[in-house]
Amino acid sequence: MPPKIIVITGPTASGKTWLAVELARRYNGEVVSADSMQIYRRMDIGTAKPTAEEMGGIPHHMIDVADPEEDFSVARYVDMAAAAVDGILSRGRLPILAGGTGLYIDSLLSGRTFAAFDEASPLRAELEGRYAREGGEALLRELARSDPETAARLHPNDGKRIVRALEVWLTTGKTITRHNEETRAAPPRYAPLTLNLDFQRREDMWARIDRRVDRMMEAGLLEEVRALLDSGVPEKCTAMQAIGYKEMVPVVSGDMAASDAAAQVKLRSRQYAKRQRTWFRRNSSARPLLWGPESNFADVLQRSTAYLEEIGIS
RNA sequence: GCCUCUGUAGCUCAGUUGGUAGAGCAGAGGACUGAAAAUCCUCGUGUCGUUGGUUCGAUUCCGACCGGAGGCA
Repeated sequence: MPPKIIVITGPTASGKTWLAVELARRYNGEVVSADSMQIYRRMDIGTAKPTAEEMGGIPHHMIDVADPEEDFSVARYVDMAAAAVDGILSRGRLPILAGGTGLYIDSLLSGRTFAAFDEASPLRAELEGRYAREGGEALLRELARSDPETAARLHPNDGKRIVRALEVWLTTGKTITRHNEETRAAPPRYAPLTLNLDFQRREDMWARIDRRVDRMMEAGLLEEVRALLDSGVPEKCTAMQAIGYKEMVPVVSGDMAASDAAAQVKLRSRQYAKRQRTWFRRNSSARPLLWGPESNFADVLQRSTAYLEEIGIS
């Protein structure tokens, strides 16, 4: 039986950080972040990284573990986060995984492994170049020779996944279909008790997102982005594609008004929240915890603990 | 007051040589196995400002009226 851990999912601005800390207090837990952007140091305001005060003395893991100019990945996340979770378990404490990056969460829980990837190899750049020149149809035809299943599944416009499928085949001699089958057969690494925070009414979520972005702007998001760029973080690296960061780049260069950029950040955050909900909704074993219009913290906390105790958290 | 332009999907606009209309954005739904806050797919009926007229038929032509923009006084 894999070890039990608590998992908190939910769209952006739904209170995951808060709930994780509250539950950690009650159940002798430590928090493991599952957020693809809080990974990066020096990106605090725009990623809504928990402050020391918000952490309330509870140990947090997987925050500030990479520099913005580094390229991070799911595979790295899983390696590091699994080590963090296992460390917590070995100390006899309860791991609480909280975050909004569905791929990271699912990958960690399932014990998924990832096909080899050689960073030094020029293969990916080559394939990307070919995708740009020859188009998706051509690469899909090529992929179909070794892996007809994946070729049939992918849309010609889905360049990222076409390139990756070919990359896996060419570097490992194994199709990505085969690889996925194998990793799906692996036993789950952990047994999650999942709470999915969400909102009864979409408008309440939007209002919270808007308010959060306003606070980020007041807190100096623009200066944070300027500092990153000044320190040499390239405009087009993984970290700078974070919402709140890429939108501020034209403001730093003087090509856009800060208020227009802030409006963009709100919009992109809403769209992101929608994608997150789509991901988390399909997890039928998660217990939904809906915020009403009143944002009743005591009530949500009470419902969380009641559920966890009902299904037998030890 | 007069003249010109303009009023079409939540927004910006296209269009119909008269047979009740379509793009982008927004929005909704979905996917997701080493960039995932990324990437990709699917979804478009709205008194065509109001009201008269012409017409077999008007959102399209004509008139009046009501908004908006500009010009002349």
